[in-house]
Formats: sequence, structure tokens, C-alpha cells
Amino acid sequence: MLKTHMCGNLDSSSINKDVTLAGWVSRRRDHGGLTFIDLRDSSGIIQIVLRNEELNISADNISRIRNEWVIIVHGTIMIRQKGTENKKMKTGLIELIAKEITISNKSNTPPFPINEDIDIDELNRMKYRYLDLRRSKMLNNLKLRHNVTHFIRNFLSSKEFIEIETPILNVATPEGARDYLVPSRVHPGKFYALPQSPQQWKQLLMVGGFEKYFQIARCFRDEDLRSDRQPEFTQLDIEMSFVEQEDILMLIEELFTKMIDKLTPRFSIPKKFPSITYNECIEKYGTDKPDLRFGIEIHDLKKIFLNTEIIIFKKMIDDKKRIRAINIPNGSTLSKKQIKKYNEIAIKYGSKGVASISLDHQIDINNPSMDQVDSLLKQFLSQNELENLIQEMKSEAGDLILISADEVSVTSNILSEIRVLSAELMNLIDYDKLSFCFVTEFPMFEFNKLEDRWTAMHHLFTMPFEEDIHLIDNDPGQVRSHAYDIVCNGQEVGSGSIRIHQADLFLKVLKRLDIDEKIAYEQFEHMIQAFSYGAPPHGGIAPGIDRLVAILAKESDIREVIAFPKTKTAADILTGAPSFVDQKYLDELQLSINEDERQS
RNA sequence: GGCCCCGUAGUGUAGCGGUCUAACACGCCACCCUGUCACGGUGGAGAGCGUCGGUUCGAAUCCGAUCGGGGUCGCCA
Repeated sequence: MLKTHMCGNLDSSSINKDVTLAGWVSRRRDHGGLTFIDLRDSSGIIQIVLRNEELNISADNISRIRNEWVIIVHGTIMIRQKGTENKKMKTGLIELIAKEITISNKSNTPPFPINEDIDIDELNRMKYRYLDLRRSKMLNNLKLRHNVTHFIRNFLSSKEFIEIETPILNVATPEGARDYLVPSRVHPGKFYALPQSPQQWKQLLMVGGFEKYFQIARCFRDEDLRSDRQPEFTQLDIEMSFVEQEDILMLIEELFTKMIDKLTPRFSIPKKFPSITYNECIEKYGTDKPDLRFGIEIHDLKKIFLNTEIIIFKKMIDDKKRIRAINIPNGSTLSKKQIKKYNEIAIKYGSKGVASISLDHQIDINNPSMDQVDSLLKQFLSQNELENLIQEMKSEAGDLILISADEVSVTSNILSEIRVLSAELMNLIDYDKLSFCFVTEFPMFEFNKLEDRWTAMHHLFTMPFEEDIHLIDNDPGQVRSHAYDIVCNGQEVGSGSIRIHQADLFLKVLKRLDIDEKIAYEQFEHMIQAFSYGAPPHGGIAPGIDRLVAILAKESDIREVIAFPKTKTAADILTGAPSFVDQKYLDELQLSINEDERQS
């Protein structure tokens, strides 16, 4: 090794030791005959003291050293002179008195500051990602990511799981997300698909008798991106045989609580992760990924407004639509502008708006006076309705009630978004809290309006509730499944299910999904076959590593925990991928490109 | 595919119809400085405002298109 120690690992125990350090110049302070260099390596930063007269290189050469140059320094670790200690630095009690310096490599002036924690344009960061990675934030995030995967591997290994790799080149399947395709040279006209997840492989491993499998697996989905979605992402893929849903959930709960306890103890997490059913979740929070760091639950107001004079509500009830509301504590202090923003949210989801009822801070909650209510509905709202409303919403003086009346899914979208927005505005969120929960009993099927058919909500290997199987043919929307999500702070961090392991049930599901029997046999023959050779009951879960690490790193964008992420258009700025390829490759693959589409 | 936001020296921002041949901070270059740690001091260089077109006597500033980045809805079993 060109160095004997790491900068950040040195402390007072090394005083008077001769060491050789190597790294990058993070900052220099040139005082003429005396120069300080903050030397950075992957472990941290230490101050180097350069005295012209004590060095092997000329004063001229010392003054030429610049940020990000790579230097190797030999010298003695000394305690700092009294009064010159730096409490802000981990190594601030000591310093390296340099005797010999080797300049290993010079550096151009970096395109953005490496030694400051400021926001740089994303495009620039991606173009020079290797420099961005030198910044302490990225270093810490990727270290945390390593710690997470390391912990996972140890934890699952200790529970006798074994890690098995599965193929990247797979057969394309019609269901689910759009596949990334890879053309085959040996089979002209045929394509592999990159895995959306190792779903089928892990089930085949269960049939293969490995009762406990895991893999930290790369997955690919060719869909539009978001700050929490990359075209390639990593999931912790877990599958077990002879398990019930509860076994999987308990395993994940133990893994996550122990991991967070060890790696990021500053977070407070529930000892037990609460479980909530999908239906209850939608009723209370309007979403299947609720943020439970704060209250504000959705209430149904139908019974209060059954005989109302408020025409719009009456109409909604007659049309079998819903009237639902949330109560924002102290929300009467919100500005008109904010209320307008709420209405814009409602319009975004295709509704006309939200009705607001603002309660004065002086109002007597047990005997409310209409004079202390501010609302556009006021003249049609009866005293009785007001009282019932306050009681139902458990409102207090100064609160704001927001009512959305529309189809159930529309009110859910609106109220769930307003709920989170309001909690942020009213400072109801404790950002040191990780409110994990499980959402269970997802519907087996959902109707896809675009394709005019039923699709699998989780995936087509999900086990339906035994007692709901008879509904598959006639009332598929009512079939519950053994599919579950793990949710944290309003984000889905993983989902899983107990799987179908019997061929006949699988065929019944495929039929429901209107997948032609012949095609089904072509696409899934291997699964059907496998199920017919003593497939054990099995199930699993797949937490997303990127999202999990982002949450633990307090990052809102998963790109901040991925070394080389892609842009929103799935491009890699650094390397230029995707790119056009030489005609000879296309010829070999027997592919031709529509020239109209080809631009440079 | 729809909607929205952003694009000014190397970096981060200001300027939002004439006072802008564009300002500030950091960085950069030169010189000075032996205890600094966001070192300090003196001096200096560096952009014509993503691109194209339009409106106007006059455009970083207004309008349109386009490119790039980001957000969001759809989509993401």
C-alpha cells in the first residue's frame, strides 16, 4: 500500500507515530512559509502542516498545490498546539507534520466545489458523477447503503437463508410493466427481457427445494420515471416455503427494527409494525401507502348530510357518490392562498373543488354558533349538521374541515394529498420518526379501464383468499388476496404475497385475466409444469433497497443513494447511454431502424 | 402522452422592458503573509444571459418554438 493509515481513522492514540497518508487536497491555507492542507480520503479529513524548511520539495512547488490534487504525505502525527484544536473536525486534536510530499497527480479545477455541501445543478453532477461522489454527502449515503446490504446479508444468513443469483436474460411476459428487451443474435427476431423482478425464478427455487432464498437483485422496468423510480433499481428479494403471511411480516419487522437500531439509531420506530387492511387504509387515509407519522384521518359524512339542503352534497348522495372530510387542527390559520391550492389539487383529480369549513378560535365546540363559522356553505348548513359535523370530525376551536364530495377514488386522491400537504404546513410531521406499517388484504384484481379488462393488482401468482375463490368468476373486484405492502412514512418500501402453488388455481386466475389459454400455456407452461411436481406452499416479499436507504439517509430522491443513476428520460449523462450502434451490430441482429425516428 | 417549474461567468445567486458594454459571493490567476481551519490582504481575468425566431425605437427581461434538466397526472403486475 502507498499509505499506512486512513486520514479519518487517526486519533490521539497515534501521536508521535510516523505515518504515510494519501488522498486528495480538500482545502489549503497558504500562510507563506507555513501551509495547511486538509487531506481527504474515503475515511475522512486530517490537517497536514507543511513548513517550508522541513520539507523535501521546494516552497514554490508547495504553493502550486491545488484542491483535488492527489498527494502522498509522509510525516509524524502530533498533538495540536494548545489553542489551535478544531472541535468541528473528528481529527481536530491532532495533525500530521509533513516531512516528505509526493505529488501523485494534478487536477483541473473541478467544475463545482467538492468541499462544500451546496446544491449543484443535477445535470452537472451527473456529467461529473465521479467528482460528485467525492462529496461527503454521496460518500456517506453510499456507505450507509453498503451497511444496509451488509446487515441484510448477515441477518438473513444467520437465519439460514441462502443467496442465489438468477438470470438477467429472461423471457418476456405480457403482464405488468413494460420490459426492457435485448435482441438475440443467435435467434434473429427473438428477444430476451430484463427481469422486472426475479419473481418466477424465486418461485422455481421454492419448487427446487431451497426453502429460504434471498437475493439483492437488480430489476428493470421500462416505464416513466420519478424521484423514487429508476429504470433499474435494486430490491431485496426474499422467498420462503411453508410459510404463512404472518411469518413473512414478522421476519421483515425483525430485520428492519434490528437494522435501524444498529445503523441509524437516531430514528424512532414502532416496536411492532401495525397492520392495516387495504380497505381500512383507503377509508382512513385515501391511499394504500399512508403516512402514519401524524393523525388526520378521513371521515365519511354521508349520514350527516342525508337530508341536507346543500344541493351539491344532496346530488352526490343521490348519485351514490361519497362525501368525505378531514379535520386540520388549527387549520383556520391557513391563508386563502393555501385554500386555493387545495382546490387546485381537487381540480387536478377531476373534481370541482373542496368545501372548507373554518371554525373560529373562540367558538364553543359544544354549542357552536354559526357566526363563528366561515364557509361558503354556511347559508345552507343547518345548525344540526354543524354540530354533528364537529362531533364526527372531533374538531376543536380554530380547526379547518375540508370536505370532498365525489366518486370514492377521486375523494381518496384529493384528501390523501391534502392530508399530507396540511401536515407539512402545520408542522405535524416528526422527521425523526419512521412510521412503518403493513398494508394487507389487497384486492386480487383491479379493472383496467384502458385495456377494458381485469388485471392482477399485485401479480398473477398471488394467492387469493380461500373463501373468496368462488367470487373469481362473477365478482372479481371483491376477491381479497394474500398480498401485502410494507409502507414507511407514506412510501411503499416493499410488497409481497403468498403465492399460488397449485396449477389449477393458477389456470383459473389466468382465465379471469382474459389471457388466452393457448397463450397462457406458451407463456407460463414452465410455471404450470413446476406447480404440478409437488410445489410447496410459499411466499415472499421484496423491499426496495433504493427507497429504504433514501429514507434512512433522509433523502427524497433515490438518485442520491445510487452511485450512477439515470435521468428522468432514462439516459446516462456521463457515458451517453443509450446510444446509436454501428450498422454491423444491427445487421448481425437482423434489426432495422426506421430512419425517420433516428436523429443525432 | 397531458400539465407545471427551471436554464445568467467554473459554482451558487441577483437583475424581470432602457440606468446591464450584466451585479454579488465563492472559485480561478498573480503577488504578499509561519498557526490557519469557510485563513487573511492587494490586484486581476472570466458570462452577453440554453438555442432559434418574433414583438418593440430598445429584450436576460415580453411572446412562440426547440433542446436540456426537474416535478406531477397517466403509467409503474
